[in-house]
This record gives sequence, C-alpha cells and structure tokens, in this order.
Amino acid sequence: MAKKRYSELECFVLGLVWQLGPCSAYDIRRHMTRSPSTQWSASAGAIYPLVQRLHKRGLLSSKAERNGKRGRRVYAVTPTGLKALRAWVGPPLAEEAATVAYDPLRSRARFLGALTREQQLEWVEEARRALDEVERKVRSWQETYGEADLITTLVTRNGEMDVEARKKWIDEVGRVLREAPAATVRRGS
Amino acid sequence: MAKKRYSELECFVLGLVWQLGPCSAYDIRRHMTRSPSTQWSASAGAIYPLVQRLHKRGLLSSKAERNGKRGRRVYAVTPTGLKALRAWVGPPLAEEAATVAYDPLRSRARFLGALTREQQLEWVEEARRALDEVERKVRSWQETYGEADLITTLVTRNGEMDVEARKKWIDEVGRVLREAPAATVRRGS
DNA sequence: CCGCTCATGTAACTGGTTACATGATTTA
DNA sequence: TAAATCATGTAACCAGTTACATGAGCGG
Repeated sequence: MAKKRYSELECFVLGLVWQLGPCSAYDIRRHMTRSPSTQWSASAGAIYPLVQRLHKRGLLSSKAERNGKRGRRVYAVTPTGLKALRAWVGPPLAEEAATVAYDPLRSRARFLGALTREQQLEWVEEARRALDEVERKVRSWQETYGEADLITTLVTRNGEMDVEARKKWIDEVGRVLREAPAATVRRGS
Repeated sequence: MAKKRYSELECFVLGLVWQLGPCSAYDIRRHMTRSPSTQWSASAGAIYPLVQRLHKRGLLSSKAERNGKRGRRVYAVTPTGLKALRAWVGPPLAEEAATVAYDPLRSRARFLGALTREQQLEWVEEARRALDEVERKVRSWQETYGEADLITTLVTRNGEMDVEARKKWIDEVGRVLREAPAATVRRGS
C-alpha cells in the first residue's frame, strides 16, 4: 500500500467537489472552464478518469442518479477525502506550494535581446494590452460570482493583485527600454 | 510537413542556447537547475531528447567535441532556430502568454474553508514564511548573477515583484481572517 | 425533423517525470 | 584506490491533451 501522492489537479478537483457539494464530472468541468485560470484545460479526458480514480481510492463517493431517461453520476467527498484535502491544503504547507510562479510572459521577456529595438517596444505594448485584457476578464468573472464568501473574495483578490503587479512590471520594462541606448539591449545577429 | 508548434520548454531551451552560446545539454540542465524557477525539473530525460529533437528539426546545430578522452556534444542556434525563437517571443504575442499565472498557493487558499480557524491562521503564517524564503532565494540568485545585462535585470525584477505582491496578499489574508468572526470562514464538517 | 448544446465517456498520443545505466574525472 | 560527482544518455511510466463516439433533450 504505497502512499500515493495526489497530483495538484486531483487535489484541486477534490476541493471543488467539497466546495460545490455533490456534483457530477460535468459540473466540475463547467466550473473549471468558466474560471479565468488557464492552468488546466479541464478536458473530459482529464476529469472523468480523475474522478473515477478518486472514487476507487475512496476519496469520493459515487452515486448514480436518474432523472427521466437521463442518468448521471454524482460524486461527493468522503471523510477520507476531506482528510486528504486538508492534508493537501496544509498546514504543513508542501514546499512546492511556494515558488516563483511560472509566468510565460517572463519566459519570453528573457529573450527580448533577440529582437530589434522596435520589436522590443512593440512587444511591451502588446504585453501591456494583453495584461489589460486579462485584468478585464478577472474583473468580469469577479462581478459574476461577486457576492461570494470571504475566502473566495480573497482568492479573487489574489488574481487581481497578480495582474496588477505584472502590469507595473511591464510598464517598468517599457520605461527602461525606451531610456536605454539600443546597443545595450541587443544581442545575436 | 505539418507546422509543428513547439512547447514552452522547447522554446525556452532554444532561448537558453541562444543566450549561453554554444553549449551542451548538460550546461542547459545546470543553468536551469540553478535558477530559482521550479516550473521544470530540467531532468536529463527531458533535456537530452529535447535537444535531439530541436537538432533534427534544424533549430540547433550539433557538434561533437573531444577534450581528452571525454566527448561532449555542443549545440548552437541555427538561423532557422533564431527565427523560431523570435516567433515564439513575439510580437505577435501568443495569447496563452498572458494569463492569470498559476499559483499553487492560491489553489490551496481556495479551500481554506475546510480548515479550522486555528489552522487557517497557522496556514497564513506558514505561507508568509515560505514566501520570505522564496524571496531570499530570488535575492541570492540575483546577487550571484548580479551584474547582468539590462534585460536579465528586468526579468529578475519581475520575480521580485511577483513575490512582493503575493506577500502583500498573504498579509491581507491574515488581516481579514483575524478580523472576521469564525463562523463566516468555515464550511464542511 | 434538423441541428445544437448537454452530458458522459473512451482512445491514442505525447511531453515530461522518475529511475536507472555507464563511463570519465576529481577528491579524500 | 575508493567514493563522489561530472556528464551523457536510455527506458518505463504517467498525467493530461486532443480528438472522437454516443446518445438525450430542446429550440426552431
């Protein structure tokens, strides 16, 4: 009986079921698709096998419902599942939980030196616009699911602050690049 | 000849080779392992096949070197590779490049309601400590590779600002939770 | 009745992971 | 010379992806 460690997605879904109450795989998918986070595609091929796995391991209970001719399978968190959820959330906090977050924008920025100065400035403008767009999305999501509980509000606030910080950063990048002589920001033929 | 889209890791490695100049798979791995980012494990099983792939597709040139009895394979970015790198960096910016960044701390925070009030406060403290630790790591990395070029400095600054923002957030969480009556932040047996 | 969305899945693939293998070089 | 670590890989596995299949219900 090896102590199987659950993946982030597994734990996240477990949490969702706990939060939404008894629900189907489809409910989970719908919820994930609508959230502005893009970490997971929430594809059927990921979610359906996943809940089956969690069920087999006893973290979720499963019940077939029937309304009309249509059947659906509804899952709920078991006491074991709740324990696992709490263990994942922490404390103690898993060390991989606190890291420099991965940011594809930053990854790309690393190699801005490969572009011409004009392209660099264009890149900054585009990035700025894209971040505005993300912010808009977060806000609209926030308004839709607005009068939520305290914790949900705090979590949304995190997304907001995240985008805000990155906008501040991109503005700084723009400022620095515009001021710098072209030679210092260029490399590679 | 289907237009194969390259993965984030592939493009990132391509960028690294461009940045480091001709280097071996091992050099790439070493560089990635030392950076404070944890997105990729930089495992041999990922990097070696990856550079072979990039070589086969003509983005990297490959040359066997021999010093003493020991051989090593050195890769360099080809003109085709540089083109691909520029296309990845943008502009135009790929739309998946600007998103709400994935943050495992936020994922967990979503389900803080599953904990007791004491655990919640403990969680916040731990998270705060962990973020301090991350900040420390970023700073030490920054000092080691300190007198870098403008762009590297800006990129590092991004990591710094990211952590800063999340610390601000976690403090806000702590403040709100301490002020709130216990009943409003609890759910689930 | 046709087409659309809802809803539940399965199949094939793939990129990245862990773990292992192997030999060279350095250090105690 | 034995142990550690450098350096280059391969093999097996696995979680999550895209794409497909199937059928129910519903709006026009």
